[in-house]
Amino acid sequence: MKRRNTPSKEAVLSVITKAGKAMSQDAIEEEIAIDINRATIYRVLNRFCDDGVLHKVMAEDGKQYFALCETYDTKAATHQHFHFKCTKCDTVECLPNQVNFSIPDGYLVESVNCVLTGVCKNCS
Amino acid sequence: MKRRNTPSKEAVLSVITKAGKAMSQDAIEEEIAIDINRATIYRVLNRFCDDGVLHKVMAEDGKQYFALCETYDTKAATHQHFHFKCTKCDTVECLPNQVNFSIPDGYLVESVNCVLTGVCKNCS
DNA sequence: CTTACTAATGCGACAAAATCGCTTTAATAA
DNA sequence: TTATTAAAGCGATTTTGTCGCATTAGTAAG
Repeated sequence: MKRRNTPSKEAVLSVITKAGKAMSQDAIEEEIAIDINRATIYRVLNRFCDDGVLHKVMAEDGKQYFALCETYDTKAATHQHFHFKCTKCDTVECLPNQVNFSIPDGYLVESVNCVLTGVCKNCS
Repeated sequence: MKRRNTPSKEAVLSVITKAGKAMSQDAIEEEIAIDINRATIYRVLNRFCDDGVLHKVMAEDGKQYFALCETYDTKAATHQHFHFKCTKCDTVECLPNQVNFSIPDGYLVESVNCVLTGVCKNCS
């Protein structure tokens, strides 16, 4: 199932890249130049996640945010860095800090979802 | 607005206490002895959170899980410990590990939501 | 340049989680 | 016993995300 290049893919990736932060579907739909169906945006985003281009963050508001995978992501199997969500501007950004943890024997960690919520530099 | 003691409150707290882990609304509704409306369960849970009896965890599945606040929670202002969600048994448990992080100047952290997802000891 | 294949899109319906408004019930104190 | 009002019940609603299916369009082969 080889991927095809479509205007939708390019537009979504362009918006996220320009924003330089993690975005939710509705934020992307607001910013995007062309008209794309909601389901399509989700499918594009999830495909990018499957391909390792984006990663998904579940914030405290129960919404999925999608962010570009950086070098330090793709090198590791997982995206074990912190995220910060601002309650004022609703921005979600990736922090450079890696998440360090240790768990009891017998546990297998498959993914890490760490979000700090508060007020960001711009809004404080 | 003084709190009143009601069967709903007692039943919800009893279920969570017996379970010894974080529970979602639907899991509570399944386990609970008496019949309680869904909206009521949510209101009871959120009231407990306001009162510092429970704390809320947003898991990767987009569902809220509610867990008892332990001693190390109430002492600190926030609940900065890790949680583990098992993909097999859907159990969410509090881990003793504290979350250690540092953020750039100008950022104000109000809450921490860290969930590790994978397979727990019982299921592996 | 055509044609065939099928990935990707649009659209509507659907599902699940959580909240809200409003009426009724019942816990608490006077 | 009565008055007050927090809490509960109930249905509707909102939001987020997914699914099925018909249609469109990207890609490669001829």
